[in-house]
Amino acid sequence: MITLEDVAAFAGVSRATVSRVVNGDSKVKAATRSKVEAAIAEMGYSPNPAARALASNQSQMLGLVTPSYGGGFFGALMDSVQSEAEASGKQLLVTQGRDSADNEWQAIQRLYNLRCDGAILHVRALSDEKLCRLAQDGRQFVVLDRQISGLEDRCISFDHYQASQLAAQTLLARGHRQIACISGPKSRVSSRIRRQGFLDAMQEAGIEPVACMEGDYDLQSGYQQADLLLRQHRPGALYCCNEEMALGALLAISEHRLSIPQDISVICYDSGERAAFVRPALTSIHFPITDMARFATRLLLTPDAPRETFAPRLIERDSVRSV
Amino acid sequence: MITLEDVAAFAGVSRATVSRVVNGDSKVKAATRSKVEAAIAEMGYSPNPAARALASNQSQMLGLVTPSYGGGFFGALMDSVQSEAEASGKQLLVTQGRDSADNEWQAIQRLYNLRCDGAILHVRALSDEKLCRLAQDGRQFVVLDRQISGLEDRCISFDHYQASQLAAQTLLARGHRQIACISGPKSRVSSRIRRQGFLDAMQEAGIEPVACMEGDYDLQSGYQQADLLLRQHRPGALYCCNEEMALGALLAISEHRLSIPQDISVICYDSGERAAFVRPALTSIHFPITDMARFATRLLLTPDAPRETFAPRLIERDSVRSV
DNA sequence: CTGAAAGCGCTAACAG
DNA sequence: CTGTTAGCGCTTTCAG
Repeated sequence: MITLEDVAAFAGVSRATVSRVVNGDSKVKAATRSKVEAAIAEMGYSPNPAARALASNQSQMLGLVTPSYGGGFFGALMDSVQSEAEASGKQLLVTQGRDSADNEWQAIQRLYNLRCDGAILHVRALSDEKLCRLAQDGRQFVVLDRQISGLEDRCISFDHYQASQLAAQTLLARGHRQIACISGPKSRVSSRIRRQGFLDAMQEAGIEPVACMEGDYDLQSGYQQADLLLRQHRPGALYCCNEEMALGALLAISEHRLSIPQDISVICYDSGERAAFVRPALTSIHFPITDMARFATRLLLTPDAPRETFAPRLIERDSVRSV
Repeated sequence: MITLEDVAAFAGVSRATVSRVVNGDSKVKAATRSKVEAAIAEMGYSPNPAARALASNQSQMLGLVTPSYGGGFFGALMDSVQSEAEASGKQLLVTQGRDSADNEWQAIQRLYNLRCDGAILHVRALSDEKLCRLAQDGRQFVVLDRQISGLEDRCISFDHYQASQLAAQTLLARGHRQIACISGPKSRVSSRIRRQGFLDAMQEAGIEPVACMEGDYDLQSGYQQADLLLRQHRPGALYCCNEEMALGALLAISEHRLSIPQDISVICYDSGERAAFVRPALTSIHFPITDMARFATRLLLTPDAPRETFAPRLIERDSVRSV
């Protein structure tokens, strides 16, 4: 491996000067700079990140903690974060939180032991207190899809309650009255919030839901719960709390020989992977997780970046009819 | 941040000794060792990876280049590689090749510039020559799902031709004669191989395929091609060259009011994410990519690890009937 | 604008 | 078994 020193010797300057041009320091005469740049190109020099990290006490690495690697969701999130990070010359280190507070905590510690300069935390089991303590310890991080009092300026959140209300209201506004829902596991706060938003919107309209099933956010549970639902009831509309379950529900609906939206309308959460790509394209409430992740990364890199907000938005496609 | 030196002072030994216990060097008296370990625990010491990398010229990082982050496939692959890497105390750096030779090459270079100790390459656009050159340059790497002459000992491959033959033969053996196929894009070598395996098996049996559609390995193309297929023909069996397209095909089949396997049998590639989880569970040819990835990682870490082979295997589930 | 010099925290001979 | 001594390749004052 060729080093700074080699380049300096070749270019006939000091190591400090090479370091300056590599780091884009302005205080270098143009002639010197180009001489050095030529040497760098010629020799194919590439700085040693370890040496750089050691000397500067900055690893140029960002950490990302995500619940799991499953589902199409994760890849999109990672892509989003990584492209933003790389645009600033940072590397990304990814770990799984696996939905347990202990694991999430360990994942975070691992990241900091690795000397990440900062981290994007998509954690749901870890307590607010732990996160606050982390902040007090001077750790750089932002929290994705969560609101923590005292840490508002580091939280990128989304109003799931409102999103679910919007889903129910959309169905209601189209004249539906026989409405069912497949929610995520009640064990998770965020699932309960989505569920509640739906329930409250229904209650506000004075309509009793046909059913409110509990799924697990995966394809299989979407299928199972929809199948169960259709065996017992005959809802005119169904709200699925994520895309993957909606896909499962689609399979079940087809199997029951029902057409969308003629026999049953479907609306779902939409994180951008699939809702638009199935037929009929699914009307959905957009959950802009990739935009949120992108902004989270930006915020981590530039703490004074202008604040962005992310509101639930209805995307009308072909799976909801008016009655 | 607390350093080796701090621990040494606290424990009343030299830095070298602390280094030895941290690195599990055996030549340390038990009493000294426990004294040091106590100090480490007490102080919450964690070695600085940059300093370690600089001094030892080993980053303890492994690189992974993968075509993209889309699909359920990628998460499983990454999970597999990462858990194997972490078991050996290595960190993982992931990049996307994006199906272009230039991008793949750049991704690889980036990884080595980052001083990865080795890399797992899942690249399909990059030429064999480039890969051979990389090997000549003394780079450590293994190649996933590909066979390169001259690099046999670094390649973890899978016989896609045989896998596709097996799919066709299975259908044939069950008495099917009206058989169609949805393959991947012809622009990719590996897709063409799968396609050819199917075609050859059919020809060998003296049966003309009903059709052989070209998809794009995604949900949407699976749906579209299946829909197209069903509008024009009435196949008794369908072979989909990956899971995602099979899922799309399922949607189209349902929409055409056809039942699986009563009206149409379906067999597909199975990378382990979904085939088992839809209803009916899909009979499939298992493509053990996660096992292959795990082994690839092991091979990278232990070049003399006992060789494993990965053969296509039929998993009978509920989507193929006998006629 | 450029160079000299002092580390960053750790590993790895080499002595003892 | 343990300590001493050099660096690893880079950044960063501080002079000039």
